[in-house]
Amino acid sequence: MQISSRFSIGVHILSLLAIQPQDHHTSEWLAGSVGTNPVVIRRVLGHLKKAGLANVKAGSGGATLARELDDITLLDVYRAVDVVEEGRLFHMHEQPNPACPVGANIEQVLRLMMFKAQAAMEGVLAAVTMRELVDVLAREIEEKRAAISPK
Amino acid sequence: MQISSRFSIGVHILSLLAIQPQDHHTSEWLAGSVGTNPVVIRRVLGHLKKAGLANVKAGSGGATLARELDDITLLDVYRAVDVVEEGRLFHMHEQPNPACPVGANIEQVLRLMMFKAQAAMEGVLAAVTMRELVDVLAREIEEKRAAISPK
DNA sequence: TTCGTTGTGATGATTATAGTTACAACACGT
DNA sequence: ACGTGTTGTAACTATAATCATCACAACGAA
Repeated sequence: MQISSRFSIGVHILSLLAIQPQDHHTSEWLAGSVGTNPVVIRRVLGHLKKAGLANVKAGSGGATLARELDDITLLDVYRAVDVVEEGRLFHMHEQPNPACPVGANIEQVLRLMMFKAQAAMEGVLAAVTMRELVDVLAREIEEKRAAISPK
Repeated sequence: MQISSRFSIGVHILSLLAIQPQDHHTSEWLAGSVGTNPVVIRRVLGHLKKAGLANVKAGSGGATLARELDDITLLDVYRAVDVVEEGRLFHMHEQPNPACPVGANIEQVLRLMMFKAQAAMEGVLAAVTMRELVDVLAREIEEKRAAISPK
């Protein structure tokens, strides 16, 4: 199974808010760039709002960043959009037989390994800020632009 | 979403094969320790067999290890049971708008981060052998046994 | 040849994802 | 105060994966 695209959508949205701060960022507009339905955007944006990463104005509409880019890590987004219940990336089978020595002890041993593996993954996400990601993204955009229309 | 319990079941099965080598390991018997249906066991065992981690005898029945414990990592099991398509732990939304600068470039930038995160997770699994896991498990079992009936 | 077992197809219940429609609540400009 | 455009949500749908279970043919050894 895969981690929901809510995560990538969340990052995409925040990138848009960061790179094009002048626009009126409606869910309709954001949906156009992400390539999905405005309601999907609103739902993800709802998560980002609850996590204090974005501001969304009801009524008049429009979303903005609620924190500095340096202050948002990919892990923040990952947690915000709620793709994996905390500490539960791996699903452990639920009824090992306590009457069997292996069944009675496998869970705690295996959970430790699972936890370490998951922590390593999240550690990478925690080490990358939206600032870094947006900088790389901006460089990509600029490079392509320059390649198409060299001065 | 979570990574399928096929992984934990696979590890459980291999642990049983390692720790109780004298038994006739039928799917029925293994299912008793794992706490599931024999068919589920047979299917996971099928994966382990295909990956060269276990031998299964049709007809007369019974499974055995096909490799030394030192020669099986948790990553081998993880790959064997096919819980995550290679390199695809994260699901990236599929239609970012190529006409938008962000939409056109977010994928390659984000995929790189996702790849690193996933690689870190798999690195931990690759670093743990079934030997190590079984040793820890055996120690747990022995400790509990000793606590119940001290000499 | 009989018996227990494996391998596998088929089915069903459950759960998550992702898209869509619909609409009340809301904010702002006029 | 009103109209317009937007958000927040509920509801519904389609799709897909998981896991348990039944059923049964193919197989192996006594």
